[in-house]
Amino acid sequence: MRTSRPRTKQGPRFIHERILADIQGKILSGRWAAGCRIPIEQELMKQYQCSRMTVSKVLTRLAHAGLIVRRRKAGSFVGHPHSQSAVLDIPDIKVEVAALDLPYSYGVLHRHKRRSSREEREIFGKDGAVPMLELDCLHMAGEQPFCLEQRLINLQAVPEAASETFAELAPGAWLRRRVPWMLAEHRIRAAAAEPEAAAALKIKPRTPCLVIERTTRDVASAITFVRLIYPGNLHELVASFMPIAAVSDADLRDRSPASRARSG
Amino acid sequence: MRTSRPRTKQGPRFIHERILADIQGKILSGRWAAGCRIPIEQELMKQYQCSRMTVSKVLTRLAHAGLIVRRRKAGSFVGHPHSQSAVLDIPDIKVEVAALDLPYSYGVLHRHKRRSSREEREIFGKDGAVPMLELDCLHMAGEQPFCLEQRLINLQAVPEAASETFAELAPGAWLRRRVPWMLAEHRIRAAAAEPEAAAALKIKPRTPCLVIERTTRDVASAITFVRLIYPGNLHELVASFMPIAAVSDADLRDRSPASRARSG
DNA sequence: CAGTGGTCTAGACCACTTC
DNA sequence: AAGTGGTCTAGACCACTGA
Repeated sequence: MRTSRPRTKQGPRFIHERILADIQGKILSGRWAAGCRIPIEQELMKQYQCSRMTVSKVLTRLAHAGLIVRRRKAGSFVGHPHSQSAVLDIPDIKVEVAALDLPYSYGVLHRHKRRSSREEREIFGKDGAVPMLELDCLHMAGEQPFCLEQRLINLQAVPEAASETFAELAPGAWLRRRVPWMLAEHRIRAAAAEPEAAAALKIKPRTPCLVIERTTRDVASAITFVRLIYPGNLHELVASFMPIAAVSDADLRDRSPASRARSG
Repeated sequence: MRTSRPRTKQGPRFIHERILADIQGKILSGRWAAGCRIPIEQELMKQYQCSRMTVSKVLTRLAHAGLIVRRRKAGSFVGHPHSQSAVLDIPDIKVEVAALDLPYSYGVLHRHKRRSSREEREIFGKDGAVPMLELDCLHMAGEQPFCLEQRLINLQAVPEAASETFAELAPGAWLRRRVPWMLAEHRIRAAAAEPEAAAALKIKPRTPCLVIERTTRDVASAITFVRLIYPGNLHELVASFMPIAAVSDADLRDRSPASRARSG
């Protein structure tokens, strides 16, 4: 489905693709059960008539993906599936709304400069107070409020934000442009809408909402904290778990633009 | 050259680790901006005094992780950060409760064999009806209901489930043992507790709940569908976004079972 | 058409860990 | 002590694709 492969599904073109597909298939299908020992490199070399390097790269990769565990002198073994882990896609809100085929608009409700409070200092990991920009934004899908964004930006880390109105670009996109490749930690929960949030979102107080809190860090310090509040009936997150297919060689080769065919 | 390594230095022990750390650091810190061209393999070979294979493996890995894009004849370039994506960890419920330091218990509320309904056939992707096992389970954290599990198991795919009481092992863990490495799709949303669910969870109806729905597939067909309902105040999901550090070599080395000597 | 990456080889030595 | 994986080399040829 997600392998937009050339129509004539020709098999793996490279040895390492064939080895990867074979082993992966045997594990995923259950033919090789968890804990089962898999052939050693020498055997695979013979089986596929290739050099050790080729086999080794495949096995290393499978180990990175967690499908197998390699132990010196003992051999390589099929891994035991750990806790469910999934790759979660958190697109830009504008993109989310666009995916629903609704006109997107956005506005800043509140904009306020202040110093960090004590609890915020915990998030931002500083000893002293730091200058912060506090923003409340409302993202609209047509006439309907879609998401309330409550954001704090560390002005020490991103001083340019102080003079930015965020009239054109929402803070999330603006920041991603400035500070690419940030590390983020997400917390996702359900909560009842507080009165002010409910008023902004035009829903009844105590309506269930999906709340996503994200702390975004640079290598050095926290850059921004954001709380996204979605009315429960309007939004759901979709995540898919793909043990290794997500990074199968063939897919990687055609990872051009069109790989974002996700449904909302 | 690399044989006599001073043990005083904690840093990367291998060339490829050093190259990976260097490039990754330059990208993540923003010193190399998105779209920026990075040195070609020949330059990196000279810079690190190593063979092309070593450089190539690192760059291939960075490309797999999405940090760089490689183009023949043009070179390798720092990738543009895509939409926020995160690795979501959905542990076994027993583990979740244990993490809260609460005594875990669990019981089957309801167990019923029947054929799939029309809507379910959509999920399970069959033309005809298939035999299903319907289960309702309640997971407890101490005296408090922690999660309500509503599950359907495709008995055509897992016939053994028909005679299983799930008295000892919860269906999730039981299935993971039988059918390892399943592919899963998650949907996460906030919803008000329905009256029956609220009664089972001993919460007021309409209380906000975090609902996780998961369809788990084999290569061939859907194996199980589960809806996990957590009272909103009791649970949150944590996800972290790590461009590549998640699979840094150093981490991977420690992942063996015996390496429990680490200071957590 | 030439620069660059993509794949592969046939070795080598080392490190770890189970036997 | 020996089996196994971990890393690395110095080449090679091919396949793209951008200039």
